[in-house]
Amino acid sequence: MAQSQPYRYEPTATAGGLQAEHGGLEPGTETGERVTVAGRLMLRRVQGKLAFGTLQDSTGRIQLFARAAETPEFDAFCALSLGDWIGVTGQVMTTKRGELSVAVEAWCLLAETRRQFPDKWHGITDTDTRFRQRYVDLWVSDDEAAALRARSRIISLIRRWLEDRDFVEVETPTFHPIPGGATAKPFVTHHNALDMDLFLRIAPELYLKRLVVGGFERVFEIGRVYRNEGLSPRHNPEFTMLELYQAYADYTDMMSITEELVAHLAQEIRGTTVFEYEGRTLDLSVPWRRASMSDLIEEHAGVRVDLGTPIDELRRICEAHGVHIESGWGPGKLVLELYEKTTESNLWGPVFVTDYPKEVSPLARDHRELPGMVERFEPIVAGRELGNAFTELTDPDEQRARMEAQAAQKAAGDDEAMVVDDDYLRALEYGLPPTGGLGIGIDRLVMLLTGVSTIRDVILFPTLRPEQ
RNA sequence: GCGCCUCUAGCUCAAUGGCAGAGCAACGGACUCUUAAUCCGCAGGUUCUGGGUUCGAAUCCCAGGGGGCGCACCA
Repeated sequence: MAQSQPYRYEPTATAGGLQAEHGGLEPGTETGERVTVAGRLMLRRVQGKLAFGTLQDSTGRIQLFARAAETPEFDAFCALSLGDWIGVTGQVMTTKRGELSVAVEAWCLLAETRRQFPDKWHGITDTDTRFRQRYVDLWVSDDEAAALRARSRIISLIRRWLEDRDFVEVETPTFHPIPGGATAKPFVTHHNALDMDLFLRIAPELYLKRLVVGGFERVFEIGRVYRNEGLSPRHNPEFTMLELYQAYADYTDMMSITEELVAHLAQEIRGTTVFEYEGRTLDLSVPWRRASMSDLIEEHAGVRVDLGTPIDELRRICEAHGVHIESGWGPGKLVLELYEKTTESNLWGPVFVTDYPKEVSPLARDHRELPGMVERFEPIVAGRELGNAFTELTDPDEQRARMEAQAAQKAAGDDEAMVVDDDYLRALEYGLPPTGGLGIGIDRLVMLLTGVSTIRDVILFPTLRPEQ
């Protein structure tokens, strides 16, 4: 071949671009346009002094048409391995059968594959191999690659949408001396020079609210958080959260942002806000239903409970519905557990589940009308929590009392409970304006918008045990 | 962490106690319009690992490993 494995190569066209530009040409057309394309050779059909190849790049596939008379080193071209990276220069044309092709007038090997590519028709079905060797899977699983590329686009769209509304993107620490902002078990690591343990963050929440204190009136972060919990089709130990905070706003504003943002993303990614997911119709059109947790429990469990329900009665109802009860749980925790057991996974949604017990919401502000409740909601779509939001608790004394109550629970053995963060409380003492906050799980959002059912299909390299 | 399922050639899969096989890929050959090209030929194995039962184990049993799903925990 003319040149092997060059240091640099300069494609002038892509497979997808050529298909878009020259689709529908008559069979036997010679456009006279010369292009250079590059990618992997994925299929090959050699027919004596004529060879056809299928080149795949990040935009799609294009046929290569090689005639022995005009293709340099024709035999070597025919001997390429499926999976080899090649570059090809030639005229854009269509074959007698009408297939858009690039005639191979010059070509070079950009990189060889020393390992055999998977079956060209079946691809890889073994999930283990797919996750471990994503670099191969991406070439042979088109739907998979599409979902992972859509993820990038979704995150880009979110950034643009928020920036258009004057939100400022920040990066806050992922090493936390005190884990906070959520109730979850953290990962612990150690800093040698400082000789101190650090926690990988379970949420950026407390730092972002510090920034609102600092004058970032609309702020957001899209970043990785880490929770030391089990794996499942909906859980990966590291996942990506969007958190945003808006000064002067409350949780109703967060509902508007949630439904408008998600509907916008659906429109951009799927071209519609109404589509099928897991065999059922999902309508993400604005506005979404809003319903209180108590009303929804009544709909799905057939019982009316609230914080005024006598505790013994509440325990009896929970047990009757199979909730595993621990001593120390107050009415708020019991109501939440009953909701999660009987109602949440049955909510198709989208629906904003509103009004959570204060007992289970240490960072949310007291409900302005309902005693014992806070102004909090979770958007539920397809039976899954898509996020969590509230009117933020701004009062430092109240916040200290809630953190101390959490710390007491932690001392009593609840390793997911929060601890007191004195610096955060000091920040509140300088004054946090009325603020609405929203967190959205990006991975689950991408699952929804791309139609996949397992979180590992939207994470490029999901957490796995080492191979051996 | 517990339960159930699963692991055979590079990939996709057969073989259900009796000689480990096929398709694609690879390798050799034929072929000037193919589309998962076709045709001929030829190779390819620690059946996840280690024990056990048996005349004989991919297959049955035990232990371990990877993965999937469910439960638990959570978003």
